[in-house]
Amino acid sequence: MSIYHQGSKGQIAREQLINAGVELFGEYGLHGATTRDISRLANQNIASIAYYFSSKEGLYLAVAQWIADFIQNALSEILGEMEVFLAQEEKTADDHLRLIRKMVLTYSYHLCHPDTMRISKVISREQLSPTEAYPVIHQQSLGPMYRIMAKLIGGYIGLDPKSNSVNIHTHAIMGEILAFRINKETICSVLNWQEIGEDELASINLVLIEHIELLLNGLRAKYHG
Amino acid sequence: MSIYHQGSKGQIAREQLINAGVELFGEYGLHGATTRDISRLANQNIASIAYYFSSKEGLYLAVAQWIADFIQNALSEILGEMEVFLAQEEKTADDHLRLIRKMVLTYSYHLCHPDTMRISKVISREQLSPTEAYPVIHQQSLGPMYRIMAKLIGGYIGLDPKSNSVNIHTHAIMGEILAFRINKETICSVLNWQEIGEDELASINLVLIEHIELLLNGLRAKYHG
DNA sequence: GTCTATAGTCGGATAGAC
DNA sequence: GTCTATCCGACTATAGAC
Repeated sequence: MSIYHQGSKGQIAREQLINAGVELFGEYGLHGATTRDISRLANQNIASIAYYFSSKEGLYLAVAQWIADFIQNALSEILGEMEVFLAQEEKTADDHLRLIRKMVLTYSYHLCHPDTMRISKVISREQLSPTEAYPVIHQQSLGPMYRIMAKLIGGYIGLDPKSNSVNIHTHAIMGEILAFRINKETICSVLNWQEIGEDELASINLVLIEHIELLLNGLRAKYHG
Repeated sequence: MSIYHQGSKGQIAREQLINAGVELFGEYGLHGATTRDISRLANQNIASIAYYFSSKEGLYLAVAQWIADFIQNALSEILGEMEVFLAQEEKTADDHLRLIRKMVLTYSYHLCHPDTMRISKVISREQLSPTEAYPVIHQQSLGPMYRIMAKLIGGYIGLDPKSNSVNIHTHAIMGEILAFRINKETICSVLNWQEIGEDELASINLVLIEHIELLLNGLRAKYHG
């Protein structure tokens, strides 16, 4: 059978292996994670990795594709809403701000939530030393998200969304969110937190929203005529 | 000879190995970097790692210590200046802002400069999955830096520097800088940059300084009575 | 103190049984 | 299509020559 049906044993094996792959590649990196550990965590035999993905690298690329799909799916609602908004003739400043705020909170949620943190670990590792997997993730998920955020931010503050300046502003703003994910150890250590749970995320989001509004309103006052 | 003098063959071997270690642990991680490659890059024989550092892990810890020392040294001037300032009775708002700005630019420089980027790669990997090396780096260099920045930021905006709120603000602000280092691939890809060189760093710093001022002045207006 | 040669271990890939 | 047993290469660590 060349096509795997949903729920078939082969399909399940693939899913389990990808799932275990996200976990262990995220935690230990491409080299640090072993095929033995991955197959054991997936409850599959070692040979299954070579059989379904031809090699460890093949599994890693499949993990990258799975991550791209996951992000696309997680952001599809808000991205759709943004596109509808941007297609309108009349766009209010408040709606700009509302959508930007919504994306910031969505992004923050996914970066810090324990279930999705392992995904952002894989992506962070790719940014540290990119492999073939990086373009897969970037072109299909991160790129479109950054582009549309730049449109909204540029529209709000009154600068060309394609300018370097707006792109750098966008990265700096999204960077604030990312930093809480990346610097997790330092933050937990300084703040005496054990983990970033619901309460901690709420404190972080409060500050993020405060910053977004100060920055965007300040920049708007400066550039918007 | 149990004590190695400066310039002795043993001392040079240690230095070369640590130097190669920073490079390769940063680029490939603890597992991805091999002792073969490290000793080759260091122009030392493979047994030297075990001899001088007892194991690969020993070398890794020595690399972490070297990084902590490097950061302490790189920040000693500005940290000293900050401590002198904080010990004063009368502290002007302008001086707060000037010192914060100076630290931001120093940090930005070290995070993005090609010569020191490899250091931040090792640290980023430690934040992704901390080992014994993390506390070495944190306690001796990052921790003190964040603590004093929180004092200055809290002082400027008029909130208790020990409060969670000020610490989160501090991390968000320092996070903007960090993000350009971490998200390097995404940023270069979106902005069509090959590398973050001098000109690119200048554009980034311009935006960072603009953000710092908007944020700190906005927060100060809000909280400072 | 330094280095080469090698032992011992582990991980990825594969052959072949079922 | 699935899994076990095994191979081979690469890695770390060490023994011992110099």
